[in-house]
Formats: sequence, C-alpha cells, structure tokens
Amino acid sequence: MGRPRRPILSRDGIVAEALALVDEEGSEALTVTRLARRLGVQAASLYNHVAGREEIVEGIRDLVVAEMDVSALDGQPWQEALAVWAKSYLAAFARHPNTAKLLSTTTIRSARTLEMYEKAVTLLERAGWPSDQVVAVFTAIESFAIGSALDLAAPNVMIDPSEQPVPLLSVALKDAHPGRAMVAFELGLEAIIHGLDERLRRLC
Amino acid sequence: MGRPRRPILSRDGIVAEALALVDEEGSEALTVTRLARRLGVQAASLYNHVAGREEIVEGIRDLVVAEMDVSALDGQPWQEALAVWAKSYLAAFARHPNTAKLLSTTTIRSARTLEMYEKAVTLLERAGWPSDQVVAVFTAIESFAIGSALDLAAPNVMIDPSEQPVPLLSVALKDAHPGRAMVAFELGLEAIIHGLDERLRRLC
DNA sequence: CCTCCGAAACTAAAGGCGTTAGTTTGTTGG
DNA sequence: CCAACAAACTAACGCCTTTAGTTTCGGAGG
Repeated sequence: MGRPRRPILSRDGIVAEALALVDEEGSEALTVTRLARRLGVQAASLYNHVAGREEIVEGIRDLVVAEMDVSALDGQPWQEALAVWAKSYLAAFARHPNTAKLLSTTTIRSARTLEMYEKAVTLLERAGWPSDQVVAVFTAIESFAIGSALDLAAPNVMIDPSEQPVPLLSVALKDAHPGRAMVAFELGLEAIIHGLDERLRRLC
Repeated sequence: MGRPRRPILSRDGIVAEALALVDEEGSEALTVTRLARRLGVQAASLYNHVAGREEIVEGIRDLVVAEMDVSALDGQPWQEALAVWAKSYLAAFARHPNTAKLLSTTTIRSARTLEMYEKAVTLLERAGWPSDQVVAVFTAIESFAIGSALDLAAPNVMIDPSEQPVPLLSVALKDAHPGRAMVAFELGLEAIIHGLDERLRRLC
C-alpha cells in the first residue's frame, strides 16, 4: 500500500477505460467500483484524479464527439455538409452504442461539443437561414440523430403472445435485420434535409 | 406491523405514484426506497405487488403512452395522421418530461405501445408504402420524436467562459425561449413528413 | 545526503440502492 | 372457528458513491 513507484492512474486513462467498460458491458456497468476494479485499484483512488462519476461521463462525451467529422460543417453546400456531419455523428454512436443512453440527457459542458455547435450555427447562418430559425434547424437534426443513436442500442421489442395479437407488426419485425436502425436513419435524414431545403427555398 | 385493515398498496397505485415522483423530482429520484417512503410503507412491501423496479418503469410507459392520441393513426391521409399522432406523442412527454430518459432505452413490453406500433404499420401499408420500408419510415419519425422529447427535458447547455469562445452560439442561445424545443420539433416534423411524402411519390 | 512536502495509492466508514427471505398480523371462505 | 392467504413488516446481502484520514514514494531545498 501507499504511493506506487509509478502512477497507475491519470484522468485520461480513467476516461478511456470508462469508455471501454461501457462499450463492453453497457451503460449500467459504469460504476466507480467496477471501473476501479478494471484499473486494478480501489474505488476511492479515482477521486484523486476526477471529481466524481459525472466528470467521467462528460469525459466520455468528449471522446465520442472527437470521433465525429466536425470539419464537415465547414463544407458546402449546407445540405451536404449537414448530411455528412449527421452520418458521422451516428457512426460515432454506432461504434459506441452503449454511450447513447449515458449522454442523451446530461448537461453539456464538453468544449468539443460546444465548438461543434458553433460551427453548425455558422454554417446555417451563411447558408441564408434566418437567425431565429438556425437553432431550431440544427436542433431538429440533432434530435433525430440522438433518437436514432438510442434506437441503435435499443433492445428488441418484446411481443407478449398472451396479450392481444399484433399481426402486421410481427411480420414487419420478423425480417428486421441488424442495421435496420441505420436504414431508418438514412431514410429519415434524407427526408428531413429534403424538407428543410424546400422550406428555405420557400423563404427566399 | 402486520397486515393492515385496508390494503395500502396496489399495482396501479404504485405506478401512479411513481409517475408523480418522476414528474416532481426527476428520473433519478425513482428508487424503490423513495417511492415506498412516499407511499408510507417499507421498500420491501412493494414487492408484494410488483416484480421489481423494471415493472414500475414499464408501467410508467403505459401511462404516458395512454396519453397519446393513438386513434389519430386511424385517420387519413397518412401524412396528416402521422403528424397529429407525433404531436400528441411529444405533448405527452411535455406533460411528463422527466420520463423521457427513463423510457428511451428500456425493452418495450407495454401492450399499449405494441398496439400503437401495429396501428402505425397498418396505416403506412394502406397508404402504399412498400412493406420493406414501413418500419423504417415509422422508426424515423419515432426516433425524431424521442430525440425531441429528450431535448424537451434537457438541462441547458453550459458555456464555460474559460474555454475558447463560441460567439455565434452564445447569441443564438441568448434569445432561446422556453418552448424552443417545441418549435424545433414542429419545424423538423413538417420537414421530415414533407420529405417522406416526396419519396413516396417518387416510388409510384 | 537528509529532510520535508505533496502526490497517489491505500483502508475504513457512512449512507443509499435493489432485492430476497422469513415473520407477523388481519381477513375471509369453508 | 380455523386454515389459508394477503399484505404489511424486519433483517440481511451485496452492491453503489463519496469523504476522511493514513501510508508510502519521489523529488526539491538545504
């Protein structure tokens, strides 16, 4: 016991291991105790490097957002730029599906995330969207992306045969392949951007 | 102690109180212990009526879904039907914003929810959507609605002045009124349904 | 070289969580 | 009237997050 010859822990190492833990065992597995066990250390030791569990979660957000193609938001035209960005958004969550639940509701403080929002606002303003609609447009796309990310990780619907029957649904879900969430996302993304495009044209 | 003269608990009463608890104190407040305290009872007593915490959550889903206008899915045309339904979907979550986080990821077993899905599938098949796209279309709309519901309950973005500045974002968020999530939803819903409409017309 | 300080691990503990097992007591059908 | 059952209870287990105080190591100043 006592201080080790070489430090075992670091903030970045803790966050990275936390992401690995969530990837491998799900979001409920992210407890300080289990994380510490993986790191070969007592739970209390983490508090020398991190203020608490919440800071770890926010660190995970930063790692996931880092995998998104934020530079796509510099591109032209805005429809294509948003589409590329949104796809990279979902792709990041597809690589870390279990993080979606963890990140969907907590307060956003991550600098990288704010930077991403700033770029999106810039893009839409430049494209000619009225200032009072810019946030709504971006929010709509991100809400769709978050919802799709959750769907990606969602357990399958359970149909209870003792309840009233749902024949069409049963058939429709029968040939549900993995990747069905991805297909729905691509379809919806195309539709929403198409619809937004038309709205902007009507405004001019 | 011992059996009371008149029963204090019931499955429905427990679930109703759980929804009230989540409404008033947030989704993290939904613990068996705190729920029992509100009901004036020991935690273990709930297990006489309910298999566990998960069943309570699924009961909450049933109550929230019951507030949605499922009958709208019987309407015509499909664009209007889906729009009315989706608005009632979000309205239900607007009345119970804290439930969104609770319900966004758990396995769906609620009979009312399955019934709703069945109606949606029926609607879209009748409207002429190809069978292999029906689930994707509906999933896209529901993902958007879920994402918007989460946004409704999300705490505000925190901008840390010590980090790099985000000028446009700061301005854009400055005049963010309550109801901004609702505005983004209406805008996105119109866009996505418009886009889907066009896709269906191209298919025919 | 020694001492002292801060860093980084530790142990111990408080207080909350979900859940199970077994107990007590009130109600009711035979 | 009493047996069976229902619905509360207490006690306990093994988790959880976090705080407080302790031990040991490395390095900087004398």
